Amino acid sequence: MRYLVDTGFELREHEDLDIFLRAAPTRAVLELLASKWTMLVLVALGDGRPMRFNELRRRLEGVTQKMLTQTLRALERDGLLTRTVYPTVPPRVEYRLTALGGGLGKLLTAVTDWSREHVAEMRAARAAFEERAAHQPQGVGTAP
Amino acid sequence: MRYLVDTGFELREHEDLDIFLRAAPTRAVLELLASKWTMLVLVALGDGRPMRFNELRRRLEGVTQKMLTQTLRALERDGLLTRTVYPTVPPRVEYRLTALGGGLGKLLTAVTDWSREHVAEMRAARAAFEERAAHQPQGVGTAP
DNA sequence: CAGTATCCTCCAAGATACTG
DNA sequence: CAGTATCTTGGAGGATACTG
Repeated sequence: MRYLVDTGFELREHEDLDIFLRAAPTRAVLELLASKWTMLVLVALGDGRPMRFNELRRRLEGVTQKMLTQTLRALERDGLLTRTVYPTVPPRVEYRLTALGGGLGKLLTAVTDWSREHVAEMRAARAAFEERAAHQPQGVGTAP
Repeated sequence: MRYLVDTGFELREHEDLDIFLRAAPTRAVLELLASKWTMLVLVALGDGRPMRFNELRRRLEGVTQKMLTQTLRALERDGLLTRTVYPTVPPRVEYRLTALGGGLGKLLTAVTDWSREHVAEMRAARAAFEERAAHQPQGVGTAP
């Protein structure tokens, strides 16, 4: 099976934690977040309540089984959530953030909250930008 | 010219701000962040100091001219940063976060700070996961 | 210096079918 | 219910060359 974000960390000892460097292990986090569904999963589980597979599936409108599974496995692998299988019939599987995942979840929830609060401003900015682009096709404003 | 993340917002009035819905305009923010270089640009400019094009280029190790340009244009379009051209020879162009971009930058800086602080834990978790996978190829832990 | 303009590659993500 | 297994594809991202 393959996982998302396979930047298998290679540095050790005095490794560079500058996020701007190509090989920085911290870029693994950025790549994880670059995956389309990761943020939504972390935010969905952010309140600490465990969720079942199909419960998550219904919550994240548009996610496919495959992508949800891949995303969950990637997060499990990195220790951000746990997967618990209850051997009942039918099977029941619960996903729950770890303490580690909870910390990141809080930060990402702040980001999604920010989105809700500022999406109108962004849309206005976009409209203004397209307006300008339409009127000055060469398109660059100059400074005084 | 084409831009990253062209989810041209279509809803209006009572639009749904639930980030989990497919058409939620807030997903535009998530898609913006899903772009490989967006976070790094916002964090690099996060302290409020303007930066020139090649200065950013050097800072973000591995970014190509094309991707940096695209990323900056996308952020400018959404009102997160401003682009100022000083008509000198050679040309000088400065990028600076707007108040809007500054707010998002703060949140993303918190995320990159978190990465630096917890990357070791994530690596340990990953090693443990692979170890387990190697020993139990069928691979599922069951609950008590 | 700060970009455009092309061409090309690769893989994240989707669609679909099957299963313990 | 909660997955796995394949096949396919759009487009993000990279490489390279050229320019005001």
